[in-house]
Amino acid sequence: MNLLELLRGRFFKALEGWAPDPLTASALVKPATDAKFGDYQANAAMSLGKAMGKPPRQVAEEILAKLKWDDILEKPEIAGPGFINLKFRNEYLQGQLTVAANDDRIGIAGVSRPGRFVIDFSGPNVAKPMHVGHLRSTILGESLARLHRFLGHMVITDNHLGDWGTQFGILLYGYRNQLDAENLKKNPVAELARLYVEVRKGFKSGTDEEAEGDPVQDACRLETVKLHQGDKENLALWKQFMPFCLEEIDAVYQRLDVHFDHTLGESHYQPMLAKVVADLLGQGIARESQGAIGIFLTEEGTPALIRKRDGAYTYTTTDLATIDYRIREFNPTDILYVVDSRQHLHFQNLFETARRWGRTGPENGPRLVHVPFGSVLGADRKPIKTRDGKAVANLDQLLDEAVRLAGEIFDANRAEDAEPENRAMVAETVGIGAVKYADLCQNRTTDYVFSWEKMLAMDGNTAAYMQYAYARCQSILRKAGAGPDTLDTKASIHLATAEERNLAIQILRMEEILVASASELRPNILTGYLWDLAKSYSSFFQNCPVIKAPPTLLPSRLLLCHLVARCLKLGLELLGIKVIERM
RNA sequence: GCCCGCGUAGCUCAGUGGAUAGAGCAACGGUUUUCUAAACCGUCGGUCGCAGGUUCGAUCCCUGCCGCGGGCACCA
Repeated sequence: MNLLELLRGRFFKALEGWAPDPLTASALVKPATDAKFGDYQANAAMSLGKAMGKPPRQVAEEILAKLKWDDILEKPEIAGPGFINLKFRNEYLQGQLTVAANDDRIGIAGVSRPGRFVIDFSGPNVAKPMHVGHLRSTILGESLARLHRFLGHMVITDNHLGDWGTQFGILLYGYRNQLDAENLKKNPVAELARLYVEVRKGFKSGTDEEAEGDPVQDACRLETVKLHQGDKENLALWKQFMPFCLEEIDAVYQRLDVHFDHTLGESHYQPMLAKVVADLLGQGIARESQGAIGIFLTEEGTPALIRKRDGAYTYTTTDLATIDYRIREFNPTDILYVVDSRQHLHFQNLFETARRWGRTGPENGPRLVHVPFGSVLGADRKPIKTRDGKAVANLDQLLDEAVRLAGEIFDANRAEDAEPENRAMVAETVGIGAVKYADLCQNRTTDYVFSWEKMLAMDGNTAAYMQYAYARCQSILRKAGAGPDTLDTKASIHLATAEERNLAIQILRMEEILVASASELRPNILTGYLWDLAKSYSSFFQNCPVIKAPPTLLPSRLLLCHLVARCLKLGLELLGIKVIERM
């Protein structure tokens, strides 16, 4: 049940026919800014009063005269300059909770008009160790995919691997000059990772000028060019290396519970690039300049190059071919790119070029959306760059550390009926959850200060808090003998205390939250909700005995625990975070 | 130089054209014979960078300024 939409619908009907722009005015129904004002509030009377030349409070009276409220709301109150405060009747909430308890989607409807979303995320460079910088795209993308799917959209996830770039030249160079053949046989994944790091160590560091004329870098570039030109040996090595590279990143995805429908890397589009360039040249969208071919979107601005002087194509070319391919293959309504905000200009250029190319427009093709996110900052608050190849916290080490800490906390805190044999599982779930949540709970667009301390904190607004609340729900249900078959989901719910009523509202707000979180592409809206829900539950837990509740309240409270557990589990699942029955 | 983003409590960060700007951490104090104390309750803490403007109402929208970060032709 979407309470917000329900109220907006009611207000729209009340305003229709006499107020200007009833749609905008009804959208001014919002969650109450303070619980003492009720559950929701309508702020339309002030602006309507101005527009209609009447005192706002009088307008509020007129709205209320036309508003149908008595079946769902307490009598609405007009407050202050003309706020209309709205509070649901307990009978209504109780009825909706019963509906939710007997629905396998907790009463959450899907969207009425499903879209087809291609979501492009993660996109690591293979042959290059994954580090914390890859975390945000991976975690955000997975969460957005899960959210959209749950709401009924068709979702196609695609991992646009960097499997054809200069980093492969580095591997090829390393293979030829610094190979430990023995190690390659025994542990190919580790040997390739070692080669990459070793070769990078030999690079001249510092500014671009200083790195200019670096013989090692030049040699690596040459290997890349040979690969792109179809050099047999390099191509054979590429084919030999790829499975090992994929094995390494797949292990990380498995651990993070991240999944893709497609993994179409840059190499997949190689055969299409020449035609893209020819096409853009032919249509006069691109032109030759200083030996390269570029797209000049503005008179004075720098062009987006689609072919370099040496004949190599760029990522703009690949991305254009990818758009073309995705439209033909998937016919999406939307393509989302979950990519670092530093690439914003690239996407602006890309989308504008796609438009001129006729692939998208107001009347045709998908909506192309860059979903930007802030940089990973080091302790010095400077972005951790992937280009300089400096040691950045390795992803696996990071996850191991999180899991280790979660294990320690398990040892220090575990409840009497926790199961020691589950220690590893609990630590893994809590540790990985902590890392994911630390990322998801922040506004996507802000920079992310990398801090072990913050990531591994188990206090406050963290996954562990939600997992803990869930485990407490399950513990109560277990002790009450209320299993899947024995819980009375038809029991009538009583909202006897403020804590219970608060829980009821929280549970029923979930649909509104999921819709907002998906449409704004912001999982932190969902984390904020889960935090509120879990806090409400902790408060309930503290103040409302369940098992020792009077017989009239016991079935109701059990059902509330059950519903909270389901909301927490679903919400965390949509963030890609797992729950545990005992911790 | 041009473009993009950011500036909110000691720290890390939410937040919205609406009522008294919130949370976590830190600090301080309280709560356990009772369903998991990884918890709960409370106290302390603010010229929402500065100055104008639009508005019935601005931390939010607009303009200027200051500060910080990022991007801007052959890396992706």
